[in-house]
Amino acid sequence: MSETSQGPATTGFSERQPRQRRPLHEEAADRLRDMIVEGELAPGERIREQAVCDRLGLSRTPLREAMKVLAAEGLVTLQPNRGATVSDPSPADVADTFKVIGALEALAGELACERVKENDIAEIRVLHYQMALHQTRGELREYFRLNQRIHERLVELSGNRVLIEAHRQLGGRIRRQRFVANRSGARWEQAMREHEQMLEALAARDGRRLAEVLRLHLDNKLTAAERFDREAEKPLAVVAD
Amino acid sequence: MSETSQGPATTGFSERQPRQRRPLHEEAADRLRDMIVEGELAPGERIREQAVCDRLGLSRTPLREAMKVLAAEGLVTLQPNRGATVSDPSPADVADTFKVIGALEALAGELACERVKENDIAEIRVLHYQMALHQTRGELREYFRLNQRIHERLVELSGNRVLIEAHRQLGGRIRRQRFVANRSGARWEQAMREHEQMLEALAARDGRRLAEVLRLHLDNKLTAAERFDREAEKPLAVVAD
DNA sequence: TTGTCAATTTTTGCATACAATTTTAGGGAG
DNA sequence: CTCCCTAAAATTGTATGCAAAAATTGACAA
Repeated sequence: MSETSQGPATTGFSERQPRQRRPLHEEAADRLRDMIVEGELAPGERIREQAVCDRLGLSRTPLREAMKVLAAEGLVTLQPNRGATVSDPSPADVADTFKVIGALEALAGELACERVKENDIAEIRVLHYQMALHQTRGELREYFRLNQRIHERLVELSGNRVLIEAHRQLGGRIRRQRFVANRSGARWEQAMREHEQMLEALAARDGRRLAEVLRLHLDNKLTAAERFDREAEKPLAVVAD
Repeated sequence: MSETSQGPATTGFSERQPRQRRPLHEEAADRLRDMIVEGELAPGERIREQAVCDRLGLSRTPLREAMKVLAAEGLVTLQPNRGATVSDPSPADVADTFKVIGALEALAGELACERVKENDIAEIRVLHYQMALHQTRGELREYFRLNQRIHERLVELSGNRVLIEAHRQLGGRIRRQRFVANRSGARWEQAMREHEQMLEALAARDGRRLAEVLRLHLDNKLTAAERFDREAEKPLAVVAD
């Protein structure tokens, strides 16, 4: 299950109301997001409306509405009269996205340092050591999950809803690339060291330093992802979660 | 006319194809964007589907698709079974948005400094002096237009498509607030000085400094917008462009 | 007056039908 | 065999109809 299902019209602005039965187009958007992120729909793959409708058990009207949302999020690409495909960002697109995420996380780090309470830091610390454990055991999947959790949590600590939403959206576009970024053992260890520095800076409430570490961390992650892409032209089929 | 009309599925990722007749839902999205940004549809105002359909001369299906896009962009807020309203960001939302835009422009400044050519700088310089002229004449509207052009152009100079798109989207959400930010004469003059520093830093290719100036510039703009909001509880009706 | 509740009206959500466009298949002509 | 053209099939774009939910109205009681 994806953590992206957070109700209707998730804009980053405040909006909260009870909500009873979820509209089909929201349901469809969530399902499709999962299918794309988990690789069930491969990058570049054509999405035929009727086929997906049959699969999800709904009609084209709500599905098309969902597709527009996904297109706005950058997960699918629409070509008028020629259907939709799962977005397959070029290396340049991926690089651009990493850069922007880096800037967003840097800002998040600065803001977080102004607001974190001790128990927030403790929480991150727990996640960090769990992640370290998985790293020493070579458990890539679990490591990745916690890695992502830490970054998400840090961004959440910024308290900036617009930032949180923008970060979540961009992150979804390159989930696959972030996953493969830590495939090499060397990069993996480097990433752990960077995460330690993040934790230190956060504990010291050194916003400037945390921002710098995060930006560097993301730049390195991009470099690693690029190297992986270059070396292995035959990527993995389903990397999921 | 809005500068947001740049074809189908504007995701920030590369995508370019001829395109002949534009779908109605795209047309509708553009028209609605304009209506919202120009204040024809006021913040908080309810949007009734049938009414808008009559106005634009189309049926509800494409309109609803357009509304989903606008919701993803943060311009409208959807409430299941209860219709859509023009987003009316809280002061906190506006502040958050300014912060994120500041971080994006800071990144743009850094990247731009690595790529600008002399004629790019010359172009910005021209815009700058045109803007200065309007400032001395007290022509707020023309000043605002050029001010925005300069910021947009700078972001474009980053060459980062994801960044450009994210910036464009967030900018659209708080166009009104950015407009009112320069209402006070004092702030106006301060903004001009900051713009001069931007130009200097860009000409010197000093990315660090440009980033710093931009972040500060946006922070000050936010402060000015907040002050304006606090002092004038009776805002202007249509601020448009 | 104020509050409550049910009937009516309005509005949204979804499915279906049809039109427009693109893709595919097939059949010559060179 | 390849190219080009045409007709059929598939796919997308839009309108319309109906069901479900919410908003409105108004009568009635406190």
